[in-house]
Amino acid sequence: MARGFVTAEEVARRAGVSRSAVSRTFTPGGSVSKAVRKKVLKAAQELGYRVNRLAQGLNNDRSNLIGVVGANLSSPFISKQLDALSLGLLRRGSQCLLLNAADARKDIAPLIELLFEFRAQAIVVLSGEPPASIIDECIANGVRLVLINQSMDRTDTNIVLSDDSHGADLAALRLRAAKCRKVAVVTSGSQTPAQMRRANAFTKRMIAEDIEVVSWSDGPTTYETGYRAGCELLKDNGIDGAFCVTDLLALGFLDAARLEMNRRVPQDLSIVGFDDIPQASWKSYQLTTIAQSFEALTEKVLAALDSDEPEIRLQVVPVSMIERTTAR
Amino acid sequence: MARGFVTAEEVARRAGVSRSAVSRTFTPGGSVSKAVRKKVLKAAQELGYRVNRLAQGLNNDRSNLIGVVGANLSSPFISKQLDALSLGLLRRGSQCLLLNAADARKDIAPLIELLFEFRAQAIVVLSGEPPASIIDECIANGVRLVLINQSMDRTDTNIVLSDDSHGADLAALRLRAAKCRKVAVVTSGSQTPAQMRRANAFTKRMIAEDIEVVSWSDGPTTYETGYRAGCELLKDNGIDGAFCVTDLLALGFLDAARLEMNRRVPQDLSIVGFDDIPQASWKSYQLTTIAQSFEALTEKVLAALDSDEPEIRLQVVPVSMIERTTAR
DNA sequence: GTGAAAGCGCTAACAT
DNA sequence: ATGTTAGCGCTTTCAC
Repeated sequence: MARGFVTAEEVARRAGVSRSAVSRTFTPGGSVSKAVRKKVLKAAQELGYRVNRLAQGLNNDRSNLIGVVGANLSSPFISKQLDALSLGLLRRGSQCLLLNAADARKDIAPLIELLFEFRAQAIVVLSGEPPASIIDECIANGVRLVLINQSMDRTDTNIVLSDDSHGADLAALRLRAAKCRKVAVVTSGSQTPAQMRRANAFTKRMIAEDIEVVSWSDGPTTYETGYRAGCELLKDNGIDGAFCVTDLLALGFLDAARLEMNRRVPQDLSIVGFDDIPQASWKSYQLTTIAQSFEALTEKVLAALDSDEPEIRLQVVPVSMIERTTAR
Repeated sequence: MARGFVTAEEVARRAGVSRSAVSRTFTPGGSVSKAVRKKVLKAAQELGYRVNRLAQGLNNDRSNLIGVVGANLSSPFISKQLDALSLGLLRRGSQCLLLNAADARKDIAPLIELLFEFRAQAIVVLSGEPPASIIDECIANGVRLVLINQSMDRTDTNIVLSDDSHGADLAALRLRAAKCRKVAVVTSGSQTPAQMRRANAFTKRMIAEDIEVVSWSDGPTTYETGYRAGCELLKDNGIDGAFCVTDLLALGFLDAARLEMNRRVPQDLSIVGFDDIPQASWKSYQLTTIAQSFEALTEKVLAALDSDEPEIRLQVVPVSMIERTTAR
């Protein structure tokens, strides 16, 4: 094991300059003469020198690392989110320290603590709710914390979320327009804040409209859960509409409706989803859904990281109705 | 900005011990008396002390960071892979520095260089081929490099891949069993090594079996590309079988066949995919495909990272045929 | 078992 | 513009 990257010291010796000259050469604003810079670059090149960012960060207390924690990284929605975020972070010049929480409910606190140890500059949470103590620690240590699509309760941290209530409202209105008289609202058993907001807003609106709603909630947020929901709920022949708070659920529900429960969609049954994951536009589904904008969400997150002084607190991103074919 | 985590120094002062005592307390094998350890822990707790891993890593030249670079992070296959990998890494006690390559062909070299600067212990490449110079640099600096599903050419680095040729062979045999007489093999225009291996092995076998094969190749590796392939290829009424080297392509192809080109699958046309992404098992598709094992792949990657002495070079993971409903 | 001291690779005053 | 010096927070000999 030839452990050992070349150090600035060695480069300096080879170039016949001081080691600060080397440092300056590799520092954006460093004042070095062209001649020296050239010599240094040459020596560095020959030796295969790489700045040591760990040492660099140790000095000026900035690791350049942005911690990202999330669960369920392979779900269509989260992976889209992560894709956009990691790209944006890189473009912004910071790196992404990714911590995968096996279980969003439990694992997230220790992961954030780990991020503290790496002196992450900021922390972005894709799923799960950090306990208050963690949030306090972030504040105490100047680590900016951004929560995506989580609860809106805490006012002392940055929150970026889609306009779930409005989206749910759009869904409700759409189902009313489809003349539904008894609708199901299906959520997973994980009861995430976003799902709750959607389900609650939807239900509230439906009740106001005097439309009967039956709630279903169980299992993980997966296609299979949606499928099961469809099989169970559609035994009831009265249900003629469904709002699935997540596209994954909606797609499963849709398949169950058509393939298992012999419903024609949208003739017998109207379905509206939420998220607009890529699969929602696939020809076999053509799901009518409420779109979250990954780009806008990411942009707001980056904004929250960049803004230095007036801490941005709550940013809500607009959603939009994507009309496809599953609602009459 | 109250920048500033508590340092070991401060903890030491508060606990009334030396700072080495603090260090030892937080070092797995450190020899400290119970009494001191307790005092230190108490002080650390009260002050909210967090070990600084950057400083720690600076010392013993191990950052504990594993670099992961990949493109297309939101594609079903890659995201599954990343999910499993990041989880495995975490369990193994190392963290995952994720770099998202916007373009797998070009961006990957600079990203790996960035990883060098962070003194990543090892680097896992999910997509893209690092140039030889980078591989040499890894070797020179003792950074273990693992490539997943890339080319098999280089013998001086760790390569983990699925048995593409065998998988393609299974697909070919399956299509022969379906009595196909003219088959299409569809790949994306990105010509990744894995796709090439699959297409080549398939074609070779089909020729040996005296079955006509027509190749199609274009665009990015997406559902839409598969759909387009279907629309274009199925103008030819003679085609009665298709091997899509990726499930995403296969799903698009399947939709085009049924929904646009009026083919009954599998009666008129048999389709086999590759990867076994989650969507392949969705009720609307039920795609017959060749499964890669994410778990096995990940396990091999971790093994390649862990094995210290005899460098593991090439590990090929078996694939298996998943019989569903799209092949006669 | 414990403290003192040296040093990891770097940057940032501070001189010159 | 350049070199010298002093840390950044930690671990690790080395004495005791």
